[in-house]
Amino acid sequence: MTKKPTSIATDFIESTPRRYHHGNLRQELIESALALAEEKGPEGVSVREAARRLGVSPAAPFRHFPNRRALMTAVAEDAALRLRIEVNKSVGGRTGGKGAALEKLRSIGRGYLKWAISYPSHFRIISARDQIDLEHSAAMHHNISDVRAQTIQMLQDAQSKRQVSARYNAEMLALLARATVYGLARMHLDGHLSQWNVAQGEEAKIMQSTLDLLVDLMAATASA
Amino acid sequence: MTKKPTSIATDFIESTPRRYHHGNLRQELIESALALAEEKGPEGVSVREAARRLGVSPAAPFRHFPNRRALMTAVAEDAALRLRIEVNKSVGGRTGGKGAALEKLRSIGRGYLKWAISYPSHFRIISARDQIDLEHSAAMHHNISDVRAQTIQMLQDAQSKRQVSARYNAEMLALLARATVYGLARMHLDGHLSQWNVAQGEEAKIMQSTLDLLVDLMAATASA
DNA sequence: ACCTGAACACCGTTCAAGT
DNA sequence: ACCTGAACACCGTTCAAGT
Repeated sequence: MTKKPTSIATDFIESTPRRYHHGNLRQELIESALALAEEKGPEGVSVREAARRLGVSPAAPFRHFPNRRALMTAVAEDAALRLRIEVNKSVGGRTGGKGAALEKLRSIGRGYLKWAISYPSHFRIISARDQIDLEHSAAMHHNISDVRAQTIQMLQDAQSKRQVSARYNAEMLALLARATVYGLARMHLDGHLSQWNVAQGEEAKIMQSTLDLLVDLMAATASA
Repeated sequence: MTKKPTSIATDFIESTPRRYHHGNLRQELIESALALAEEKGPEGVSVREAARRLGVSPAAPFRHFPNRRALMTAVAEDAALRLRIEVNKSVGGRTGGKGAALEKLRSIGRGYLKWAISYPSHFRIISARDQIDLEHSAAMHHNISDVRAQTIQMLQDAQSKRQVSARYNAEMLALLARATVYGLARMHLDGHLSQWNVAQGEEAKIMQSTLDLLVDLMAATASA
């Protein structure tokens, strides 16, 4: 629990526990901040506390990040990367074949939901716009717009293969799909689902069913 | 700007500006907190600052609210009430007539979106689950579940009038609709829409169109 | 180049004491 | 019954000084 097996770069000097030059402080601050977010939510992250846990002074973090916001943004960048990985993993094998395009769309949505459910702290930090600098992060822009581009592409494919009526605008359908999964994920994490008669432990299933329902509605337009 | 014309109860002693017993502190703290949320977002609300602006000591608010969270919850309760009002206003006249049920659903969604766009601070506070006590507020539960019940009712009506295929579960359709409007509203306020090629000032229009698209998809199942 | 120590201006919250 | 004043244990951030 207290060990950080992911920190590879410092392992070779792990024998000298308290050195003046920490060596890997930047990365460890990010991990420490994430751990704090996991314990108490994004607002619970304190730069001082992160420093304390790493055994450095309260001022040390400010050598690596201009302010708290920049640290949170770095955590969010890690999160955005993992989202893209999860989505790519979910889309995975599926290539070609009839009905493939719409199934790929479903997979993107499932990957998104799975990521939001599996890494709630990541999802929360990414959407905590008041705590991070979405604008000034090229990395986040890249990862996020990649998922978006894939979504639109799949819908256009589905339309050209007549799985979805071409009467609708593909970008609007994509936005609808994104709003749905984003809304579901946020409702889940904001604790709204219990008010919708969703039992504890059933959330993932219901969220997926809701996504499936949307995909079904889209597919139903094919015949019209 | 600095005057508070909404505070009726204290007007009759407004002539004695600095009295020991404030008289209406509870309500004015809520308004002050909301004003702060409007200026700097929910996290920017400080109990001390609210007290300072009202000319009372830092400890005074704690006579009326056990902690900061309770104050934020009170602000959220005001917000939930205004949501219900906005939705009811939007549904308004529409009663009976063919095609009415689905149009009513559209109106509920529009009312929701309009509220979220018009009162962004309210919407943010309501969905800032880490800052408020959703559970322990009967008032919020009531207002929120009222909107939810109306949504389900409209979908059942639409199904019995064959505007929407009865093949789908009404509660799931309602959840899909809610996830969509909630997701749209949050994407807007979390600054995600700009990444979806939505121009500034066009947000309200695009959000409504996306809602319309969902309603259209639902309506398209009637024939099947 | 990287970190410390001490300081500054803030928080939320408590509690004895005042009116 | 309602509020003050002073205190406590926290923050984020800065900056001269140390290694």
